[in-house]
Amino acid sequence: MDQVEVFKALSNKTRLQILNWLKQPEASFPEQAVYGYAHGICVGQIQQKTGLTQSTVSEYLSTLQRVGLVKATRVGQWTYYQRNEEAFAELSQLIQSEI
Amino acid sequence: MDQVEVFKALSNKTRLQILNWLKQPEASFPEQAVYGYAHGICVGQIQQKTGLTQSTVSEYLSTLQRVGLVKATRVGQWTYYQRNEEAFAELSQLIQSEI
DNA sequence: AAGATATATCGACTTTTCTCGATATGCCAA
DNA sequence: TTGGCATATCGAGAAAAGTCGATATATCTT
Repeated sequence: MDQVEVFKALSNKTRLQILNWLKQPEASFPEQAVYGYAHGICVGQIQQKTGLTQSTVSEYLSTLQRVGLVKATRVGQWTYYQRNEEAFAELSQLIQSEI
Repeated sequence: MDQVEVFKALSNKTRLQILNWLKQPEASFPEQAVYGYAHGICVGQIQQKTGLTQSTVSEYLSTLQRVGLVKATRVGQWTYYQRNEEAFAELSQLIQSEI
């Protein structure tokens, strides 16, 4: 876990917002109920909710994934993203003990 | 506690290093033994240890203070900085519960 | 195979951050 | 009150991040 990179990833309002939405996928993305929440939420849903362009949101999600805060699962033409709770636990610990 | 600003402050190797040094002031800054550690470590000591310029380090410390991660105490011509442990506890909590 | 859809990547431009040297401010000592 | 330190602030140039539109890639449907 590269501390600086993780903190950079968290240094953006929209990315924090996305992470927050992903805490309660059902509540935050009811539109996806039809397709289920098994692997998380797909890029398009997240993009719509942010109001930013597709490329920006795709980039944001890949940033969050690169540092390990979310996990991605490709299913057909969709990529589903979900939080990686272990990473958050680790980060919280890190702040308590190492930083 | 402005989350984005706190994470920005933590998104820098040198600033993380400084925070880490301040965890154990006596061990990290033995040169300051003569003057005591009551209010923390003064800018000059920190600057020397980073190898960066005085202005950069002063700026870094004021950034850390602005977001609440350190506390500053002016004594004569010196400004002493020390960690604000409450802020770290709060941040750790924040990550566990809100982010 | 072709078209449609979802996502990723690229190139460009703007804004922010990093870092410095120079200068200002505040405080102390002679 | 003048000079000398310690720290803060300013202005500038370089590097990184934010964000977009355009395009590429992958997959699905027909």
